[in-house]
Amino acid sequence: MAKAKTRQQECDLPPAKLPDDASAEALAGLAWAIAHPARVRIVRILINRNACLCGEIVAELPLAQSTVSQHLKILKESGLVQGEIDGPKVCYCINREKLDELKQLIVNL
Amino acid sequence: MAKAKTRQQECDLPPAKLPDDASAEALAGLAWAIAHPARVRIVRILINRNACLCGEIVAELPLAQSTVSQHLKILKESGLVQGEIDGPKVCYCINREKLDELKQLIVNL
DNA sequence: ACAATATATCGTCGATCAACGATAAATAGG
DNA sequence: CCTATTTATCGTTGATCGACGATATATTGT
Repeated sequence: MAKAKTRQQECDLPPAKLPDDASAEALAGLAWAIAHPARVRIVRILINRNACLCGEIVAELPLAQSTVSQHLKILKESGLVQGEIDGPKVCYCINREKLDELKQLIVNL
Repeated sequence: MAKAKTRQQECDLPPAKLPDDASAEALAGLAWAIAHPARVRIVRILINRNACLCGEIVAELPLAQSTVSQHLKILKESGLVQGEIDGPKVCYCINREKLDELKQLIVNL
C-alpha cells in the first residue's frame, strides 16, 4: 500500500527535481519486486505458463502457502503480476506491459 | 523447507537442480542492488560520467556522506560498481560486465 | 610531524522484510 | 445449510535495511 512513498523522506530540499527521480523510483520499485529469489522464480513460472493458480506455485517452491501468498502480494503491488479471481481460486498471470517497462528501464540504464 | 507431500509426491525424482535456482539468485542479487532509488541514481551517475569520486555523488544526492558510502558498499558487493583507490580519494566506476549480465538476466526473463 | 581532505566504519534507532502457523474469507458442490 | 477447497490475512519472531552523527583510517601537502 504505502510502498511507493516510504522509499525516501523527501521532506527537505527540493531544489532540482530531476526526471531521473521518478524514473529511479520506478526502476527501484520494479527491481525490488524481483529482488528475492522466490519472486524471480514466481515471475518465471508465470512467464512460462502464462497463467497459474497460487497452489501450483506453492507446489513448486519450498515455501509455506502463506509465504508464497505474501510474495504474490508484493508482485501484484509492483504491477508485474495480476490476479484474476476465478471462483475460490485466483488465476495469476504476468503483466507483459509492466515486464516490458522493467526491461526498458534496465536496458536504457 | 517443508514441502507438503500431497498425493503427487512422485514428481521429485530428477528435476534436480534447475538452472533457475542459481540464476534466480543471481538476478535477485543484482536486482536488489538497484532496488533503491538512491542506488539507481548512483548507478546512473557512474554510467554517465564513467568515473566519479564519492564526494561528487554525495553532492548530487540528498543524503549524508555515510549513507552514500553505505550504498556504494552495497553496489560494490553486488559487483555492479568498482572502486579504485586513488590517493585519499576513491574513484568509482561501473562494471560494464556485471551491468550487461544484469541486462541479460532481465531481457531473458 | 602535523593539518587537511576524502572515505569508510561504528553504533544506534525506527521501520520493514521474510518466514511461519493459525485463522479468516469466499465460493463451489453435495 | 454444511463441507471442502483455495487463497488471503493476522500475529509473531528474528533479521536486515536505511538513515544519521560521530569517529576512525588513509593519504596528500606543508
